[in-house]
Amino acid sequence: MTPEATTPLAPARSHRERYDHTATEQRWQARWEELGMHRTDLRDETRPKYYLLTMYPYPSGDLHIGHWSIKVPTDAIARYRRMHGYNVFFPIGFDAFGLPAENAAIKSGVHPATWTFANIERMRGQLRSMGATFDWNAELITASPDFYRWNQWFFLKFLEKGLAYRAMAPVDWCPKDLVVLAREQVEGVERRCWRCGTPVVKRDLEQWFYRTTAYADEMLEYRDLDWPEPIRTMQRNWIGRSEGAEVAFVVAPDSVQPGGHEIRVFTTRPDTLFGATFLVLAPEHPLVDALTQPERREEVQAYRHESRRKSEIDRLATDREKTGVPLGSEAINPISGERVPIWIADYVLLGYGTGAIMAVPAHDARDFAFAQRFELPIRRVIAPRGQEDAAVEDAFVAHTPDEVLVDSGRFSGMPAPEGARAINEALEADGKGTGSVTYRLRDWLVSRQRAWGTPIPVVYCQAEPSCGIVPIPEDQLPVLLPEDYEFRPQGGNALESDERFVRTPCPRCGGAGRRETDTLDTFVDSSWYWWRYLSPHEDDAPLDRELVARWCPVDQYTGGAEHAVMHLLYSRFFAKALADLGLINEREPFRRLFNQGQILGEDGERMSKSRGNVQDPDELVQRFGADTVRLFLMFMKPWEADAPWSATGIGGVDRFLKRVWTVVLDPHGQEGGESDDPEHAVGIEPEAGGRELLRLAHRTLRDVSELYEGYRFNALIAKLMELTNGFMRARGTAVAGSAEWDESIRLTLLMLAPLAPHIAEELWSRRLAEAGQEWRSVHLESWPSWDPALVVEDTIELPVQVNGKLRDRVTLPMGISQADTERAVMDREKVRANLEGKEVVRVIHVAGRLVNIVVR
RNA sequence: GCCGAAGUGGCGGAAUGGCAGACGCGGCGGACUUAAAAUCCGCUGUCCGCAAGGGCAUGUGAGUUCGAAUCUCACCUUCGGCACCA
Repeated sequence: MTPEATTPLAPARSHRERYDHTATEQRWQARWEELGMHRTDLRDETRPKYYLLTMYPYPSGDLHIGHWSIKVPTDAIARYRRMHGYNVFFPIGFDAFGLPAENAAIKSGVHPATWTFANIERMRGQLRSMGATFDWNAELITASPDFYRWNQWFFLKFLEKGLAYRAMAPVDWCPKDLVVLAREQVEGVERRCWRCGTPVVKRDLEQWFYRTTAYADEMLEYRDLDWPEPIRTMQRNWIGRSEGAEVAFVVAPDSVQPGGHEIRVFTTRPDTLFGATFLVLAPEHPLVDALTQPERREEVQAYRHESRRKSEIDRLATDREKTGVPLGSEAINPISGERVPIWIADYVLLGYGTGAIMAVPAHDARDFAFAQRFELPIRRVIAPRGQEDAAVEDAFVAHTPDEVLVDSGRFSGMPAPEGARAINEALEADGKGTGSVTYRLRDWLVSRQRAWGTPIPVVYCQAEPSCGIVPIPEDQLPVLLPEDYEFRPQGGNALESDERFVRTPCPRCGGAGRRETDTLDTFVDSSWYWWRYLSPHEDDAPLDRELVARWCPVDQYTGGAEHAVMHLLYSRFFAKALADLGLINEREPFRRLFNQGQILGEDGERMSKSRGNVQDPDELVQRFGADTVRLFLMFMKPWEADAPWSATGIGGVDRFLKRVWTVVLDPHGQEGGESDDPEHAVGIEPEAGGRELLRLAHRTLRDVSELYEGYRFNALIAKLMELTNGFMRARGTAVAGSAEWDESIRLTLLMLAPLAPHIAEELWSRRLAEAGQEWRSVHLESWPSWDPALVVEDTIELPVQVNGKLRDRVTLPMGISQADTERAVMDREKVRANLEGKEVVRVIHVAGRLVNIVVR
């Protein structure tokens, strides 16, 4: 027991030591480091493994409060899992390639590497100040050659496997600066270049792709994955599988061309084929030139030019007025033999389906709007049974079981699904159509016309005769980035003008060659980094197969929902591709996913340097300590919620930790103004007080354990506050310092340890010292278990409603029978008053929850 | 526009079919102090009422249910993503 126990009611205020957060946090961080407590022995087989991954930061220069709000609760999970006996691996690294480093280089002339590595150095210090248990031994930096060489290696493997290929694709191009622009460098609805304001145009370039569509179907499965449903829905919609048919329309001969070209369209509704009254091609469709009548040429050219200036979002907006032009030629409906006009319109995209559609205005909203605008025929071919003669007022797209085909030749009268099948069969028999599946998902365009990224390891042979595109042999990797660059003020790819980089012999024939100057998308780095964490310095292979087999998939991944479709799909693609290359066994990367919310700037906007609303935690850490900042971030909102930043309220969390400090170190003290009446202690009776406190501690432990599992940190901290308020009430009474008090304090420190690791460690060590026990870190202790006997209540308070309105509350002994409960309820004065003159129709009695009396 | 999510006191939020507002901030009152700060204790959704008590209340409108913040539909607002920001 504590020495103060001899003078229980002495006002201890003046004796109480102030908590020095700065010194304490530094001391314990140094001690943990010295003991190597967070270095994971990946070969330890004595404990179950737990791979905890949090999205690695981009080294923008400053760690802001948003980074803390991702990483701090994740660290609490790491500590909580360790207390449950898991061997936790919790690595950290830096997503170090990307545009901001190039922008900095353009602006100030420093090499992107210099800027990036200086930022990393600074951020390492800030990350350490959190007191998080990152395993720094596993640190990885994507811009370092020992990481990016394996991007190159995977590229070569994908090329061999046919998972990487080259094709034309449009990019945003500034015609004045002659550079490719990133999306964020195109500004406003006018789509102007961010540097010179020139309207941006699309330009087609040869680009590298990864064949993500090869796994489209498999990515629709989520076998054994515990992922949030909204994320899965977004991914499913993004992949956008639709089943239907490809139908061939043949171009009719006319005065300027002989006809015979085949236009293939994709449709999900072959049953509506008789209602196809015109065709629409994407403006970029390869047949447009051949099918344009001379008198239409000028108009068609103008329209194609205009559509190339638009973004895809604009083109697909359904509320926008439809635009388009006719080519002047016609095609033949393969089932009705009718001639239909051919148009181009920007709401049809070349990259989706076949880049051409059959328009069925009666049964598609966009086609309907288009037909109305240009006065094209609208023919109804599907109708609810019994309403076959109603007029067409709007596109009818509903799918009800009793839709039938109308005005569809011999198919009329068939139910819609049967009609679709029959029409498909008829087309197939004629060689004019085939069942087909289309995806909205496109292959991943991985090449970037930028200097600060992974160089793509191929050479363009310039010898005569040329060997063409030659992959660089594996044993010549890595292709290193130059150590200096010449950045032009308007941007663009600095590698292109670096002759030392570009000129290289052809690896096949030894003749002249030009190196590829495109680099890989930074999403390539983030698609496999968690495997590399397990062997970040391995020279012979991208990953350690044995360790990956033991540690993967990742047990828990935490990060922002903004990555729902791109990063998280690319990662799944990589898992499947690497499994098919025989490099790994598991086909999914992350078993459980959690998306935390974002902390926005004080203005409610996303935090970014350019907006100037970035919140720096360093000052708060200095003033309150890391523990208070950690706790406040977890307390201020549910982890998954977005919220603008405000430090209002941090004082409350700070006071909470100080109260914990007080009740642990000074249980017998009293504050001025505090009553010394023992009746104000937790229990109803003073002699039961100790037990009441212990019961409260055990109930808290039960609730907190459950809340930890669901990452409900804000609610969990509220529970710990309630418990601490219990201690405060009992402080200075006979309960303080009792065996029950002491045990309750022990539980409190264990529950607090994952959240506020420094102060918990400090108080834990002092308890041990006082008890004359040898020091052992609180973070090496096991999570305690609650005693079921201590959490049971002996009475329940039952709300009583009359017609759903709360009228009374009745306290009853636990375990009372249903009949006795109802008798007791009916006997209540307030209940009787409310029932007077009314007839009881029904009594709804939810055992242990409430009684609701329905009256008339 | 399309896909996904959210909307509860003065503020952050709790309650996911059963007592709306836990916990905290702020505010008010009190204790301690020569005083202030710090600390501690109490009260605090709103309207009517001296009170007992009652009415209203979870973005808006409808619905399901004995009972809805919670489920369903429509609408409004805000946030994330829309393929070269990461």
